[in-house]
Amino acid sequence: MTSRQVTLAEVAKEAGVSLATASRVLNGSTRQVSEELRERVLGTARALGYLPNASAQALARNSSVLVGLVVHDIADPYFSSIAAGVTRIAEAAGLVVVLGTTGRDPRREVELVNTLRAHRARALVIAGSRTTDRSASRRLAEEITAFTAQGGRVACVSQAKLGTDTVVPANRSGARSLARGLAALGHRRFAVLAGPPDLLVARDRLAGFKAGLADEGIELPDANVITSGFTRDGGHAAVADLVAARTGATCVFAVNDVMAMGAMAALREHGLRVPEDVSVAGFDDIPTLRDLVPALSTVRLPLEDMGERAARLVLDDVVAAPRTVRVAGEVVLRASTSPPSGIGLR
Amino acid sequence: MTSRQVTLAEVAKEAGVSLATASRVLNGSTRQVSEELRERVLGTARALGYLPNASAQALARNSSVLVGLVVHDIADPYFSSIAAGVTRIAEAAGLVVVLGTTGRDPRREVELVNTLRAHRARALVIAGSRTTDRSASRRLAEEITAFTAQGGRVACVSQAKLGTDTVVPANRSGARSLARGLAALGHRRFAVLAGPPDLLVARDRLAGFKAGLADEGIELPDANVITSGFTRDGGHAAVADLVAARTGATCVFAVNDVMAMGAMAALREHGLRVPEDVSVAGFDDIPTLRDLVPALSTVRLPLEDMGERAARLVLDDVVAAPRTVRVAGEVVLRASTSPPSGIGLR
DNA sequence: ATCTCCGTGGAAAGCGCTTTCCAACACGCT
DNA sequence: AGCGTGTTGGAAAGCGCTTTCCACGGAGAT
Repeated sequence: MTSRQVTLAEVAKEAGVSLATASRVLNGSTRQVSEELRERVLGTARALGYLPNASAQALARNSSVLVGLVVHDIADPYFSSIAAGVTRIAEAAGLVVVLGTTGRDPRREVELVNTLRAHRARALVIAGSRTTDRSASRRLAEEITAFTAQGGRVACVSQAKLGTDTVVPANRSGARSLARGLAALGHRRFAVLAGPPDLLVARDRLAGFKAGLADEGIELPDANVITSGFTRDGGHAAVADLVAARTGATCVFAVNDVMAMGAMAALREHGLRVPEDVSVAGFDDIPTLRDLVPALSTVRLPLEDMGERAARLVLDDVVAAPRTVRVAGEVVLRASTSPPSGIGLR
Repeated sequence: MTSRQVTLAEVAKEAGVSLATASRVLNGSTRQVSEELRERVLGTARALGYLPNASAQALARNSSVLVGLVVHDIADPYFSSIAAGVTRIAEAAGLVVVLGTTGRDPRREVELVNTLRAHRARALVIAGSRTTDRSASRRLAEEITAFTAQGGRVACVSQAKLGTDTVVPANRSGARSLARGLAALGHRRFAVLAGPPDLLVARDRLAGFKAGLADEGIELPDANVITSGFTRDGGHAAVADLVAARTGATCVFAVNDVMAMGAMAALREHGLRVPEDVSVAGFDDIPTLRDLVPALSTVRLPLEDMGERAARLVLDDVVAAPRTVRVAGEVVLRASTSPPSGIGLR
């Protein structure tokens, strides 16, 4: 069953040239080879069905064609959009994408970087927010240092906390603008589905939102801030707490879209209409949003583009200092938000 | 900057043992090594920060730890769900997933299998429907043969046309049951957004749907079958044709969910209400569906599970004949379908 | 006391490729 | 004719690891 593979040596022998010449012809070398030999080698390679052994090449060159992509959950539209951007650029550059998923486990994150390091991956894109866990951060930073010391390039999509090139979305200012936009609609009592307290992206968005409210002279009582998972189900579950809290809020901000979607479903189940009874807004503008009814107000982030940018950072020539690419967020008010009805979450 | 990596030889020397012994200790060998030496090797490996070079291992062992995953578009929820299943199983087995995207280009598909072959990937999951293009099919089949001849295992998710292990969803019978369910609601005039004519999955679903209608003595005029892209935008665009065709249909079946979502949006834009004016159903039950309003009726496929199964097929012990795992589809009627209003698509 | 058998360590031969280094040769000069 | 110069081909030394094969020594059997 398992048939032996054609090797370069066989091609060389068959073509009557040396191993060196065959290698030079078949794999991009700067060295000149006469037209005659070149043709002969190319011909027999094709005839024999020669396929270079990527492991052998990686070993000899001490560098592979692999690009790592680390995400928390590839089924989450946020990450799959970023992944689409990263793969597009990487594949266009002739590279091969290795996908690793962490399930939000920081140890797994470290493990993945380690694996990529073992494979001599040439570059690495890490998507997903940092947390407040200092020791996890430190371990990851160590692993990243080792990776770059090997000659690998690393870029992150999130917060620039790891000393790498980073694409950072405008979480704070985006949320701040959103808050102002919502206040402009007439809302005065807000609640926030804030996600997990240790997730920096969640904290930043909450902080930005608070700042935006403060700009308008509105306060956000702590009781109106509900923590939960950073997922659709987290948003769904948080609504029970939210309703129980009797905040009187007329507008709910969920720190990301999938949470907002879960929240909208839960609100409906509680017999509350969006936006008539309560307005809802999210953050990210994941692609599936445009088919929601009512369409969800949010802060648009160019997710695929962010993936592309991260990939480009990592494929560029090496530069001295870590670069930070800031990506603006655009407030998009859609049907899920309207002027307050006066009812709210009693 | 680029620091040299610690090699096995250095560990061996430092620990005062032979290369062979160090290798045996550090990388799962069946050979016994005395407790004393084992400890010594393990200790110095840790002290030196030894990390095996995966390329070297792959070369020496003539087999890697890579598993290929080929999808059309990772941002499509259908594929990202399958991808989540595949990665879960592969990573649990200690393997590394290589993600390749084709953008529905058959040449790219072949190219990707070729690349994976060059990397001596141990297994390969190809997701995505086959088409009626015989020559593309043949080239892919050749590449797959070469891959398996090398000792690699391949599984597909779609139609069992490639002589590989395959996870095949019940496209025909699912669509047939759906048609009957819709007829049971009272519908008699249907239209189908049929996707591209050369996509087997689209054809199968259309055929199944027709068969189900025939069971109920209902005919589907060719004029009521609209072809378009297999995407959200394809579904959206098809609605213009659909409306122009003045089919009088009271129920529209889109051969997949993303098309149905696009269609629902387009219908709304045409001032048509779902389901009051026209019922809509899809196929797949992608995760985002549950947050649509009205919730979309569909045929549920266990997408992540299908990915898991494909991964398991490919990681199992080798068996003689190609296996086919059939996955049933479950008709789920939700709010997007209701008894016909009598109006329909005039 | 001798022989066999087994458990354990090491030497060395690859795995398939890249790349350095050298040799050979053809030029164009002086 | 003699000499650099530039171009092209090949020999061979790795890249870091696995694994075969052999050697050695002690344990048990005779």
